[in-house]
Formats: sequence, structure tokens, C-alpha cells
Amino acid sequence: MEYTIKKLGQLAGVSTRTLRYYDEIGILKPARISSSGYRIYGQKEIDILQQILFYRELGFNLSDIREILSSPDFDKVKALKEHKKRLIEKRSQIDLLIKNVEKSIAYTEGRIKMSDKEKFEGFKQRLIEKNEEKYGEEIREKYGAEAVEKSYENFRNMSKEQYEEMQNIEQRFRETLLEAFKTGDPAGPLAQKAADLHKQWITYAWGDYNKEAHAGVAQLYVDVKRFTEYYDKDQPGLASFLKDAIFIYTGMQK
Amino acid sequence: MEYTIKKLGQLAGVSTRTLRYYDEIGILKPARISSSGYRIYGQKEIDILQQILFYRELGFNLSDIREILSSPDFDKVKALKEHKKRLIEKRSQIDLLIKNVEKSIAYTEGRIKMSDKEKFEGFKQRLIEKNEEKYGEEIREKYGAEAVEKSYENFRNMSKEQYEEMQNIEQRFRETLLEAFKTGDPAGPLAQKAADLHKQWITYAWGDYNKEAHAGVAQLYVDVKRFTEYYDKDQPGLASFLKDAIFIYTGMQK
DNA sequence: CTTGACATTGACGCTGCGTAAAGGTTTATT
DNA sequence: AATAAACCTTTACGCAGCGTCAATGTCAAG
Repeated sequence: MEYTIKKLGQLAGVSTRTLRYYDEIGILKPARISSSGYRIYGQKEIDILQQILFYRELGFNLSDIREILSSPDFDKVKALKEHKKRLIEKRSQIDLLIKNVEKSIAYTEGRIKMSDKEKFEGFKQRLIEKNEEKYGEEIREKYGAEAVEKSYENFRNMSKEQYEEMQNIEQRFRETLLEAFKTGDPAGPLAQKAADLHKQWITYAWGDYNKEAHAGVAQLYVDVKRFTEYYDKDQPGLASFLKDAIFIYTGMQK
Repeated sequence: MEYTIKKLGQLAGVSTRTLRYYDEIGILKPARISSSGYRIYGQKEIDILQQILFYRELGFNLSDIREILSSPDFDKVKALKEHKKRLIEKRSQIDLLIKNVEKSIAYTEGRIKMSDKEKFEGFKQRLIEKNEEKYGEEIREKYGAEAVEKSYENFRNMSKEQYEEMQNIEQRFRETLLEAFKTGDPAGPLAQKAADLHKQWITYAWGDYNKEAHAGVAQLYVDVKRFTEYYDKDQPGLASFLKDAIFIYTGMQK
């Protein structure tokens, strides 16, 4: 049985380029060349190709394969044993690489967390600074420098998770407050729930809680124009509604 | 601090070619180019090079490194994790290769043994044929066809190891016999040791042993010219000496 | 006779440099 | 100041094992 280059390639599962290359480097020459210059392979070439592919799969390079094919079994075993050694070395090399990559992952992840933490600290600092700029004077006047410092201190000590939880509470507080405003009843359950969320928020922000201060803040929202505007810009009358709800919640007024 | 290409190379342990190549593919460009066209590197470039080498050691290719260097830590971790995956895959690939190489070694070694065995069988066959050609008639006459066939049968069933052991014994027998001949005493300890080795050799060759046959062979050495010549060509009188020693050993004569 | 599937040789490309070659610059020595 | 030694530059081939054009020739089928 004779084969053209393509037939042989299909039979063995390699490209024609590969076969031409093998011819070129002399490890698999065709049985004969047809009158038109085509490469014609026979059974013997199939057998050789099988062997080439076999050793190739074992990871030998072609020049080694060339030598192996033309050597007695004895030397084949030698080559195989040496190859095995090389493979084992390669494997321990890779093991080492894996270990180092793992180390590197741990290190880089650690750095990310560190960096995130630093960024968060910076972020909190900037928040405090902005707050100072905007409200510093007013809140110090109302609550005294000591209380404000204490609040800041608490904020600075807050972890990222705590901060996120605080943001979360604030978000729910805003939603609940708007829902409650629609009912128009500052003593109703929704409004009281909003007041409770507000309490939690303050507790987070200040680090402690007392009813008087809470009611004081509520009064602030109404008294100080900038705070009033902050709440009323979404819903006119919201600041006053919140103050009523909180006064009821804290028992300062029914 | 500024560095020429060679200085940087020595600092980092890479060739100037490498640095030029890194410049060429754009992963490490010099800080500036001197008026004479020299590449000048600064501290920043050292840092980048360190990183390049770091990732290179982990087995990344340069185009991956290029991307990693210009990506945030977050993506670096992603790349590292993917790389680890690839490494693990590669390792199991190699494991597979090792297994197959081992199989192949076992197979090829098995074939060698088979082939050796066949060769050995052929070798023994040829030995028997040569023996037949040379001595067939004579030994059949002396010992009978049955005894000779039995001997051949035993020889055919001999393993390679057994055959080698037999050769070994023959060698020691020849050496001892020559030593004994120098003493001139066929009843002496050396001559008796030679006779004993000769007995062992016969036992190997025939598969069994009896004193009469042993003495018969000894007589043969003297009676049959060809055998006599075989021993006497090293030492004239050796065949006769051996006969005496064996007769004494077997108790046929004192 | 045309078409499509096949064949040929030749040559570039990929990776990550090593290794010249041919020439210019800097530094040290005479 | 001349010269040599040491350094720099760009250009380009080579390595392994093919993939992938490109340009061109051949064969079997309709």
C-alpha cells in the first residue's frame, strides 16, 4: 500500500508540513518520489512515523529521536531512562515555580489588603476634614469640642467593615424615612423604624448613644439651614418630619 | 544614580543583549539616551527590571509580563492564579509523560530480555550443532545415544544465568588444573580441587552425575587424540594428569 | 476544458535571547 | 596627543518545530 503525503498525514494525525519537515531534516524520507515529484510513502515509513510520534509524545526532541531510532534497544532504554530523569527534574522545577507563585499570590493579596486599608484610612481622614470644614464650628458649638473629638476618634477607629455597615444603615434609614414621610405620620411604625435606624447610625458614628443628644441632632436638622436643606432637597418638610419622629422615638414629645 | 547598559546588566545579572531586547520589545526602556546614543538607566528602571526578572523566574513569558507590569495588583493576582493553574496542568502533563516513559522502559527492557533469551537459545543450539559435528559420533559410541540426548536436553533447558555459572566454573577449573599440574601430584589438594570443579562442570553440562561416567570422561581425555590435544596444547601431559586426578577423586584408583 | 483538491519549493514568523560583525565613544595608559 | 582597551551602537543570523502564506504544478472528476 502506498500513500501520498496527505494520506499519511491523515493516517497518523500530523500535518503535511510536519511530514515535509521530517523529510527535510531526514528523520523520515519517503519510500520514493513519483515522476511528478510527489512524495510516496510505504508501510515501512508508516512504522517509522509511528515510532517518531511515540517518542515525540514522550517529550523527546527530533534530533534525539533521530538517534534513538537508529540505535539498538539497549541504547533506547538508556535514552528513556535519561529522559525520565530530565522529566523528573523538570517536574520538581515546576513544583518550585508553583510554590513561588503561591507565595507571590499571598504576598500580593496581602499588599492589596494593606493598600486598601491605607486607602480607607485616608478616605476617613478626608471625610473628617471635609466635615470639619463644613460643620466644624457649628457642631462644636452645639455639642462641645470634646464630644466632637470623641466622635472623630471613634470614626477613625472604625474598620472598613464597620464603615460599610454604617453606610448600609444610612441607606436603609433614608429609604425608610422617605416611605414614612408618605404616610405623613411621624408616630407611625415606619417613621419610628426610621428613627431607630437613625439611632443605630448615630451609634455607629459616635461610638455611643444617648437620647438627649439624639433629640439634639434632630433639632439641629431643623434649626441649621444647611442640614435642613440637605434633607429637604429630596422632600420639602422631610427635616421637620424626621425631627418629629425622633422626638417621639426619644420620648421628648408625643 | 545612573547606569550604562553593562552596569545595569551586572547589577541585575542579565546580559546586555537581554536589556537591549527588553528595550526593543518595549518592556524596559532606558530613562534617557546619552548624546552619543548610549542607553542610560535610572533607579526606576532598576525597579522595573527587578519585577520583570521576578515574573520571568515564575515562568511568565515576556508579553504576559508586559501586561502584568502595567496592571493593578488585583489583576496581578488574577494572572498569578491563572499561571499557577497552567503550571499545575503542565505538571500533570509531565507526570503522565513520566508514567509513559516508565512503561516504555519496562516494555523495551522486556523486549531486550526476550530478544536476549532468543539469542541465547540460538547460541545454545549452535553450540550443540557444533558439538555434534565435532564429537557426535565418538561420544555416542562411548556413552550411548540416550545419554548424549539427555545431556543436550539438559543444555537446552539451561538458563542464561546457569550457562554463565557453568562457564565460570570451567574457567576456575582450568586455572586450578594448571596450578595443580605444577605440583606434579594428582593426589594433592589442588589436583583434587580441580577434579571437584570438573565434577561440578559435568553436573552442569549433563544435568546429573555419577562417578563411573566421570572416570569414563577422564579416560576419554587420554584415549581420544583430539581431547588429549585440547588439554595438552597448554601443557604437555596435562590430559594424563587430569585423568589421574579424576581417577583418584572418583576412587577408581589410588 | 474547467474546476477543485491535491502536490511542490521557498520563505517568513514565533520566543528569547546568544553570538558575531562592523563600526563609534569613552577611558586609561603611554 | 596618540594609542589601546573597554565599552557602546545597530544589524542580522541562528536555535526548534512547525504554521502559514505564496506562487506554481498535477491529477481526477464532471
